[in-house]
Amino acid sequence: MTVDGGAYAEIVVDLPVGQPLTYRVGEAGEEARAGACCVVQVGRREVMGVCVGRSARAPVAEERIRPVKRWLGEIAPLDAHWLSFTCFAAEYYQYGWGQVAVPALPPLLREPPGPRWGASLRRVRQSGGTAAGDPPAPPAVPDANAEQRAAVEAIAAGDCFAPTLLHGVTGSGKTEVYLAAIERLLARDPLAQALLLVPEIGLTPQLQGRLHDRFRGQSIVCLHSGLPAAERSAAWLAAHEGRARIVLGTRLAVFASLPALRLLIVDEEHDTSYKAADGIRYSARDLAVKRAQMLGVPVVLGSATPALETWEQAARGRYRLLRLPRRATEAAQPQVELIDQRQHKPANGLSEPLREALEQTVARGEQALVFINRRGYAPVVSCAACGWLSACPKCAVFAAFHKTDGALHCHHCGWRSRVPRACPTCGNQNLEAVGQGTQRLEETLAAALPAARILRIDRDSTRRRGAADAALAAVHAGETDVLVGTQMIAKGHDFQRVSLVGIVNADAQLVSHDFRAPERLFATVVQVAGRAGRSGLPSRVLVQTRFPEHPLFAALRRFDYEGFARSQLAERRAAGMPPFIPQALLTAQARTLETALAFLGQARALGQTMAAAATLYDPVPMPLARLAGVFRAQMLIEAPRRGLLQAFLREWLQRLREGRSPPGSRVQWQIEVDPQEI
DNA sequence: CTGCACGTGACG
DNA sequence: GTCACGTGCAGT
Repeated sequence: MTVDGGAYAEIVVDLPVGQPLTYRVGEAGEEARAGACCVVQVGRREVMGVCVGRSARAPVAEERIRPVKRWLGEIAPLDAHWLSFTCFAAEYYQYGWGQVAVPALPPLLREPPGPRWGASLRRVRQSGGTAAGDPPAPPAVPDANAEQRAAVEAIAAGDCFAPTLLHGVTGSGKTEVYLAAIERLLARDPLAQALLLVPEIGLTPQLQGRLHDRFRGQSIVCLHSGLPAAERSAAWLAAHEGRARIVLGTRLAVFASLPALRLLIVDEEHDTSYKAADGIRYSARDLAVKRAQMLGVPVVLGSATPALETWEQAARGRYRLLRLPRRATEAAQPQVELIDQRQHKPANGLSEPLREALEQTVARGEQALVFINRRGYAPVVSCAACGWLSACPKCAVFAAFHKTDGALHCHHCGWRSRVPRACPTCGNQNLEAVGQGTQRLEETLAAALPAARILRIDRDSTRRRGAADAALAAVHAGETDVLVGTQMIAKGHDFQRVSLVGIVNADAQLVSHDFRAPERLFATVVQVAGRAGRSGLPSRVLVQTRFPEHPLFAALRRFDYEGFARSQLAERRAAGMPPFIPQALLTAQARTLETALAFLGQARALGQTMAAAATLYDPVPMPLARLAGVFRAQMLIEAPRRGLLQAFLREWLQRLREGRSPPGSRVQWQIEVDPQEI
């Protein structure tokens, strides 16, 4: 296919067409290089395409072949590495090459070409990066401890593929290691580029500030989906043209065109945000490692609680393990204590030992943080007479009660409705809110600690633009004594005066159907605990639980991630689960559960006729079996080795796409390689 | 016989 | 994905 100078160009487009489409190249044809961007007509639409090669022969009748409409000469061609990397990602995740490559291009360049096309391109070029600035000062790591310095040495020494797991406790200064490693790189090669991936850009204003302070005069760009199209396009171009030295971005940035990429860093590599939940279900962390391997450059995965997949790679010696076992400042790790809920019955979510500890903390003029992983006032409303429970009419979940607007909310599809005055089934007027959410806990805390200033931070309280920043500023300014909130308060924030952390509802994740739930609980608790005692105050973490004897808590009390990882991995190995076996998940959506299950049953039968090494399990309803009116089912696929799984999926999915479903039973389906939630 | 809804398959 | 086209049914 890639015959140089052939009369035809192979073009990939963002359509599920399976293979590149062939177009005619003009007389001279020197623009039609692999990697060149172009506009082509498909059917009667004009779409953006990327040339992936030339060929001398047309795969279909000559008269059906159209000429390339226009070559976008103003964008330099994407390099060979980028093409093979996006091709790898597409094959690995069983997706179209063009459906990976084209959406990776910046939004303004993907706009349907029209009068505004040229204008917006010009607009894009105005902002963005500058050329390489002065090389940074000699890489002094002023306040680094011995472990940090050793880690920087180890990372910066390599200019070959060297995957490194940086296992550093919260507050151990992983960021300093990243920055020093980048600094070393740019000192050695002022035209090099570094890619720094973070789970969510919104949580990193501090990191952005540090980057700008540290790399003055160097071009740093951010890439994430929240940017306005013009800014994102400008940042993309700065990276693509080699003007940006450092790209800070979320998972989508792993697909950025970076012609001089020499170092990749994935911060908080265990974070589930790196896994895309729709479209191509890629893992940006896994792809970053692959990209580093293809380029032969170092990659650093940093975490206090690495994903067990990553830990196993380090244990096998495939990744080098660097430890930062101490907090960078004098601060000690907080003391983790368990509150046995069977002994200390919580009242409206709050047990007496936790209440006392909060009271003492506030009295000392220190701050506390109470973590509960549930929005709203209560997860469900119940009828005391007949047992009716509030449910979303379109999803298979309870509808949560929000006191702020007196309504029932579905947290999955967004459905809302006023709370009925009386029970819809029996007419009883005595309806009660059951269980705790952030709003109720805020109320409980206010009643239990009348002297304390309470602030709630969750998606509802921070919906207004700037509200989150204002709330965080209030905490930093000491205008708040007790902060109550969801996951939002767990990540990244550096609260200096927090000396107590309460975890109210840990058990929800302890009794989950998902085999990764313990791993996530451990990571969450360590992360929340990491908010405490940052400035050296002696600090405590109190966990309310009905299962204080659970081994997870024993490891957690010692902050013994390694022991926890060993025991979890031993269980996974014994049970034949990831990372010891590769998996894929076929999911189906239909108007009825029976239709979705029947489709999966047929797919399974088809797969089983193929006499492959793959195991196809029984189709089952998904944990959230109905979402926004659509029924969902899933089927797990395993194979002894990754190569066998890949080969099976390729063949099986191709046949599945060819097959037709019975009339009137439309089924949507998708495959997910390395599923994270089962 | 015409108009519309829906399902199907090609798109180079 | 999007569009053109074919089928089948209801309406005139």
